[in-house]
Amino acid sequence: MDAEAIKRSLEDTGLRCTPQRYAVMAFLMETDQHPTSAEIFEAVNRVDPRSSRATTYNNLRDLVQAGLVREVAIEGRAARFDAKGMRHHHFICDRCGNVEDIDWYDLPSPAPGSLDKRILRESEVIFRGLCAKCAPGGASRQA
Amino acid sequence: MDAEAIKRSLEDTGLRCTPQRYAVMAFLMETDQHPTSAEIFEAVNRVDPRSSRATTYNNLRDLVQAGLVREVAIEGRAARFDAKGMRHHHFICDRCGNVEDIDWYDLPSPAPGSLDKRILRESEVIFRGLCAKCAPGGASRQA
DNA sequence: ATATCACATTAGATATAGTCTAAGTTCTCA
DNA sequence: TGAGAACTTAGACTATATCTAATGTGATAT
Ligand SMILES: [Mn+2]
Ligand SMILES: [Mn+2]
Ligand SMILES: [Zn+2]
Ligand SMILES: [Zn+2]
Repeated sequence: MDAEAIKRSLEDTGLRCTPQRYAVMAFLMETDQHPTSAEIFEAVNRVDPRSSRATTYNNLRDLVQAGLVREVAIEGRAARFDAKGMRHHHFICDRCGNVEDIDWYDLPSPAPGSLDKRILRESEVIFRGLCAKCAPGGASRQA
Repeated sequence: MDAEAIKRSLEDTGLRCTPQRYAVMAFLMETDQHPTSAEIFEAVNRVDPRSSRATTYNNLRDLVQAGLVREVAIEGRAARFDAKGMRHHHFICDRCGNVEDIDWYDLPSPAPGSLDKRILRESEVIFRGLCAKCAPGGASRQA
């Protein structure tokens, strides 16, 4: 996705395309990792323009609200973010906390009535276990 | 589940049944809410013995490791906990952050190969949206 | 019974993640 | 061109969770 497309997707949701906001979005779209806010802050500041920590948080919040970015909360660690490109599920490593994408597949709906008066917006599967690096025999061999 | 059963489940996993640890477990088993560590700390201290904040965190960590308790990370809020009784999924409210249980149902496995070298321990579905209280028309009507 | 030692608890200090404030800047549009 | 809205900023602040080092407790061995 090119610069124009990012610009359009921002403006379609009522957000101005500022250099700081563009940089966050562009960075998230070009990685398949799930960086933390601190990593995003550092990455967008390796090139100009300088963006503040508050702005990074503000923009992540706005992008999540706009539905362009997903936030993944992880027990005991900083939240991670990804651009919502293709629909997908997530695998979260018990040991290192890394988040990895798992191909999307449709879920069976919950038993009718079990959602009651709730309004469902989305559902996702979280897989947990050990990532390839942390699994015994994996490359980790952490010192 | 009675006191003896809790005691046994703790000792089966190699944990001593201390009054503080028992109190955390008993409290989690008798509620269908998903209290935060602060709420658990307060609840177990409404009755003796007094338990410290550090002990509450220590015990929650131990109980999660032992597989008796589940921790639910929520974006921008304190983690919540529940006793792993019956298997179930979770609904998390976008607005108030409340976690509610959804009846268990089996998931289709991910496409073969899509888990690659990872070791899968468990999977769960997270539903998101508005809880009954927060849905328009719900009782919330927040001032 | 008593010594021993691993397990557990504690208060408070510390660390980490995220939010808020108040002032300044840039964009939009009348 | 002027006014207001949207945005950015540094740094103070808050919330959540972990760590430290001293103390307490209970199971086991002798
Ligand atoms: Mn992802
Ligand atoms: Mn639950
Ligand atoms: Zn890992
Ligand atoms: Zn709600």
